Amino acid sequence: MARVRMRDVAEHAGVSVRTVSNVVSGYPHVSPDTRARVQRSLDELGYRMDYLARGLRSGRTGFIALAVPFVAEPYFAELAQAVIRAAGRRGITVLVESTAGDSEVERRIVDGGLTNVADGVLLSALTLPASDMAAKKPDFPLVMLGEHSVGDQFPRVGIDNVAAARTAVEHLLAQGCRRIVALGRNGSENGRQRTEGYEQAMSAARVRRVNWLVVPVEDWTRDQGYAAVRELLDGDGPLPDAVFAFNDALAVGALRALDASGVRVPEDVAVVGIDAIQESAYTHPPLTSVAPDLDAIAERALALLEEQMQALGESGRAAPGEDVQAGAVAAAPQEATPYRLIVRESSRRGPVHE
Amino acid sequence: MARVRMRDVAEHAGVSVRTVSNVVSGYPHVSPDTRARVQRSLDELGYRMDYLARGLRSGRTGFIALAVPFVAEPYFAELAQAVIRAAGRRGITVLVESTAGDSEVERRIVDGGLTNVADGVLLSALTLPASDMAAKKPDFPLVMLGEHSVGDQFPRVGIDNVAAARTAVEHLLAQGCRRIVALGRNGSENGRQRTEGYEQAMSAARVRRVNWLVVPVEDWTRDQGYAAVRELLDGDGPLPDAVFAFNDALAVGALRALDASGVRVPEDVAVVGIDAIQESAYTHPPLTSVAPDLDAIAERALALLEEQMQALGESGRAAPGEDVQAGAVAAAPQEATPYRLIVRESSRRGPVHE
DNA sequence: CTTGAGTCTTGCATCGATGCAAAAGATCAC
DNA sequence: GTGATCTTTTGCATCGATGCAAGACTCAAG
Repeated sequence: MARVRMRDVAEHAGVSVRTVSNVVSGYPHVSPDTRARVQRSLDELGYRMDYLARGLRSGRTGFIALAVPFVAEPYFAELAQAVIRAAGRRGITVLVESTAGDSEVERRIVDGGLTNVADGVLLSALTLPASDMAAKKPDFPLVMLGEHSVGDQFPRVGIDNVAAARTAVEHLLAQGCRRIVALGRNGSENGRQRTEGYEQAMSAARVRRVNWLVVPVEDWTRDQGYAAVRELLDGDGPLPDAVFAFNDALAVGALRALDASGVRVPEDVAVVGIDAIQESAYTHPPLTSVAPDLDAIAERALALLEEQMQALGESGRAAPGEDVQAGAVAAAPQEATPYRLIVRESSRRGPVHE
Repeated sequence: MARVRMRDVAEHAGVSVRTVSNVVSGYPHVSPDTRARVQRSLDELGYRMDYLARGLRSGRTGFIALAVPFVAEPYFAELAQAVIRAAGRRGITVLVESTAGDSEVERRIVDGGLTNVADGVLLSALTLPASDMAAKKPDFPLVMLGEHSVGDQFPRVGIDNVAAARTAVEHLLAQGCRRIVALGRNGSENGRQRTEGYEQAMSAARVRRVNWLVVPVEDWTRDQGYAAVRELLDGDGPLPDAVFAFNDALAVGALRALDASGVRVPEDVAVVGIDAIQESAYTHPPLTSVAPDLDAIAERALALLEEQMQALGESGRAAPGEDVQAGAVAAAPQEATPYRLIVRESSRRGPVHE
């Protein structure tokens, strides 16, 4: 059975195409009688809306695009799941794109590479430099997701990175740890902020500088976490008494390296991560982590996106050729979503010792 | 700057809309001069194709849909990543849908719920009963992904489940294990096949029936694996000497339960999983697992999908009302993709003992 | 100079739905 | 009975691109 169009349904029911459209879209002024007859034809022929055609006419596609660096990274997979779920509740379909963390791809997206297929875009950028974006303003609904900020002209939803990192480190300090390694600084804004949170906490606790240690990595992956900790253990410096990993993947790698070297966790070294991916409850030992509320992120992001789509719908499309004024760009909302610390064995020490 | 249409470009370049279209789509008979002028206008105005409009006219959208039960499950996340990567190479955009393992949702997809937005559909079904699908044949390009089969009228790409399970169990047997628990039978076809592989291997090795044990679960998740093994250990039966988990998530849960109970792996109990998700290299101890070649699956699935799309393009759409004949349905290709066993510590025992 | 065979460019209809506004029909007050 | 008002239904143009086929132009051969 092939494509059934409204026209086919209309003929079958003996009404006009427009009336079928009215029934389908729930227009109120249709007589119960007609509505029933059309509905019957609809069912009988198995009509399915062509969203493309509707999208072309109405300017809305019913899609939003979600662009993340790597779909297979647990954090992004779980974020995607949350977004898909939240979008489903709103009758929106999500199109998932993978940027591979390539700033060129990310730039293309901010420049509108997806606007023709999606009503709005959620972008979880990884590497896009803020400097490049300084004078830009998107001409389509866009919400930055997660923690990477590229300037406040773009609305953004995510946890407060600095505070989250501080929370993690404060927890380690409360467990009596002092020689705390911050694992994960890299070129990203994200890494910068988490480093700052670490420094704030260390500073506030008056930990002597000699005990500070920030270990750089390239990517926030298990293998990088493993390699970095491995190297740390093989070095001749004194052993740290805690590792604060900038995300759980790094922490997982760190745990594996510690385990492989026979270092006990948490007795010798306590470990804390960020993200609280599902995996983190099953590591050896279970990992303490800062859990961003993914559902809240997804909900708020979609709400902001819908606001923008609404606004666009009212104002209509800007006239062609009307350039965006650089300079006085209004600041867009930067929403911080809740997070909480989940304490598990990897950081649970007995009474404080020092 | 708002939407730039071909018309705008045409005016700017002083040519017809059709010529712009010809340039954009690479039609050969365009003079170098004109082509250059149009290209300049294209760049200058920042033209971006409206894929919706093109899709409406040409009948192709450039999208395929990938429907998996849960995006956040590592196996599916990694599969999605592979599909997105493979599709990217072909200039195809992937739309990821989540079925939540709901057979109603899966049925809707097989009935064509996504055909109006996607040129083809890849479905990784979880629960869809084969019986329901017996007389059906899709009227659009569809490839079943992974292991769940619903009848051979649908093309399918995935590993040979029975063989993969047999491989895993044979490995355990080779390590000297005899009392091997099969963890993960549930209602799914998938579970049935892996159970069969287990039984074949046990049978071929002439293991006495008293040592066979198939433990059922509801879902193939970490927590179910944990709970099942926990229960097993709390029971009063003799301890098994190996666990064959039907997927890695279950294995991760099992490892955690064993660890929590102080059971040594692999000395007391060896563990093997299937999927070889990235996480499995970082468990305690690292998990032996059967690794399906995800890239091969993605490649073959897309190839099959493109074949179907090709065929549809040539035959044109079937005439409306032309019903599919039930009964003599031609068998579609069922492709088995390669897999290999990755042996890690969780199953590496010393010399065989018994 | 004409013809034929290309090459290059164009106008028009069309994909399937919805926006708009008018037509047709029903209802009611006077 | 008539006009006013409201409900119900309809036709037509339109979204932005491409299929089709014809028109305009170039060039070589006759």
